[in-house]
Amino acid sequence: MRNKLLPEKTVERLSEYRRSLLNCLAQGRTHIYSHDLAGIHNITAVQVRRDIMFIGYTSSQRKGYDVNELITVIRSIIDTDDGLNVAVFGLGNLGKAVTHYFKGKRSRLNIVATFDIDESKAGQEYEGVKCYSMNDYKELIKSLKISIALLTVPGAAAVETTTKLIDAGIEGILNFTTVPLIVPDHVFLEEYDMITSLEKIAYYVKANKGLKDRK
Amino acid sequence: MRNKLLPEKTVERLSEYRRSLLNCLAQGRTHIYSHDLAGIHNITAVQVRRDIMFIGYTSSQRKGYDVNELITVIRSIIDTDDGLNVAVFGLGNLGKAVTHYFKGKRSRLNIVATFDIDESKAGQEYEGVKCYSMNDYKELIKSLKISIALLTVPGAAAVETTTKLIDAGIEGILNFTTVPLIVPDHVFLEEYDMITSLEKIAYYVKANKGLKDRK
DNA sequence: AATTTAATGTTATAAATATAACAAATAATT
DNA sequence: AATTATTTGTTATATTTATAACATTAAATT
Ligand SMILES: NC(=O)c1ccc[n+]([C@@H]2O[C@H](COP(=O)([O-])OP(=O)(O)OC[C@H]3O[C@@H](n4cnc5c(N)ncnc54)[C@H](O)[C@@H]3O)[C@@H](O)[C@H]2O)c1
Ligand SMILES: NC(=O)c1ccc[n+]([C@@H]2O[C@H](COP(=O)([O-])OP(=O)(O)OC[C@H]3O[C@@H](n4cnc5c(N)ncnc54)[C@H](O)[C@@H]3O)[C@@H](O)[C@H]2O)c1
Repeated sequence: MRNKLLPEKTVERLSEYRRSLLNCLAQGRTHIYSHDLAGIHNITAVQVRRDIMFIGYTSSQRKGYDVNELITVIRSIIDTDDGLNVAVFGLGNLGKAVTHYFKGKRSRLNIVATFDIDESKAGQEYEGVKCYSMNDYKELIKSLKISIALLTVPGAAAVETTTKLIDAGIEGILNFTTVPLIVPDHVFLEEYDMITSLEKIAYYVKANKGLKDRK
Repeated sequence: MRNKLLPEKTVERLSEYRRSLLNCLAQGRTHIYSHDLAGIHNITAVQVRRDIMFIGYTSSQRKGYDVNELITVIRSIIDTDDGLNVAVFGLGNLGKAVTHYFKGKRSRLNIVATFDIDESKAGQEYEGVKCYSMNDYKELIKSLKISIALLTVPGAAAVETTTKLIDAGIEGILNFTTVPLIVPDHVFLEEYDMITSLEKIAYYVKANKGLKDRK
């Protein structure tokens, strides 16, 4: 029987926990309490313990969680043994910033290629990652075993590009464009919409201002 | 009595609806059905109707929603009359990409300034937006009435910068760094964590692969 | 004008997520 | 060795979010 998927929010937090656990490790800390981890992430200790319960890890009680062990368990959940290959589609302002950022950051999520329709970019290297022509996407996704796409093409090209990528076997997409995409069930899509995030902030800031004015 | 805040997810979707409604308007469409709007965003029609119920707008039934009217209502909810001023803190790779992108996009959320600790950047202009020295943040946040911060400083400077910004009266923060921040209740914080988003995708792609292998 | 149809608006229910309550465990203290 | 203190692990409850069910409305049709 297949083990059930973890709640989405738990997966997100596990990723966040791992980062702070790695920091702890770097500082020579061997154990950490649920309330300390909670404090770092501004959530409750119960939340932390419940997440850790989900992944089945148990501490040597009373001393807190063993930092090293917990990192290993989280790794076994999120990472794959041989890593997942990632490519950036659209090497413009954002695509470059993202490539620069990710390159050499996470060992198990490697940016192995970038793609652009602009033939003057194709063939060049950026941050040690080769930029390929969009013409060759199909063969390269296969041969380079690219399973995750960072979509940073202009909005107008978003839908068309997505269709191509899915057709070529891409399994996960992080959508930086503000165009809503529709993908089949077997493809995991994560929307990453700055405008919406910013407008949401604006709404709550406005609501807050309204409160103050009333005082 | 104060009118209750909208659910967070509804606010997000309203922002998304508005964008597609503006597209519809540009295409000369005057009315839209809930199921059409739902189709664009890959959600259910009930979800759309419920969101629109929350904001109290009612259509001329049977013809669908009046695109123009709905845009106006959403605007009245998200936007402020005189707009909210936004500033970018940390004019590096990401800060520049974001400034470039936002400049001239949304009328009611104006990027009015960028800030950097690097004195060679301060004084210059980028995308028609002036870059100021971090030394002057306090006076400028006040005088330019900046209420929202886009935080694109290096992780190591995130906490310190946040403290400064809150002290200076910032009310909303979009955190691009991967450092978890702790802010007081009156400040609205939105985390915008690419690593976590990507690792989440990796988790589900991995789970999906596992399924396939078992077949 | 009555009927049908296809849409909305709203209440009821389900699912996902977060919080609270508390028992179990174990290190430290008496 | 018994007691206390403190932290975990887990079940129970609350909140938030999404979906379903259905009554209501108004244009189109008969
Ligand atoms: N820059 C930002 O901070 C930011 C913020 C939010 C959203 N976005 C979104 O990210 C996307 C990219 O933004 P940007 O500022 O980097 O734009 P950009 O114009 O700088 O870059 C787009 C790149 O995509 C390439 N391209 C165009 N059509 C293509 C195609 N069909 N296939 C492959 N490549 C193609 C272009 O040659 C260019 O290099 C846009 O959809 C934008 O809405 C950007
Ligand atoms: N580039 C990306 O795509 C990306 C993706 C995810 C997250 N991030 C995060 O965004 C942040 C910026 O990334 P980047 O790639 O643009 O880095 P960057 O080094 O290119 O830019 C950082 C800028 O901040 C300035 N700065 C440094 N200390 C400062 C301070 N105390 N006050 C004001 N400005 C200061 C620097 O002078 C520089 O211009 C980082 O925290 C990074 O983790 C970036």
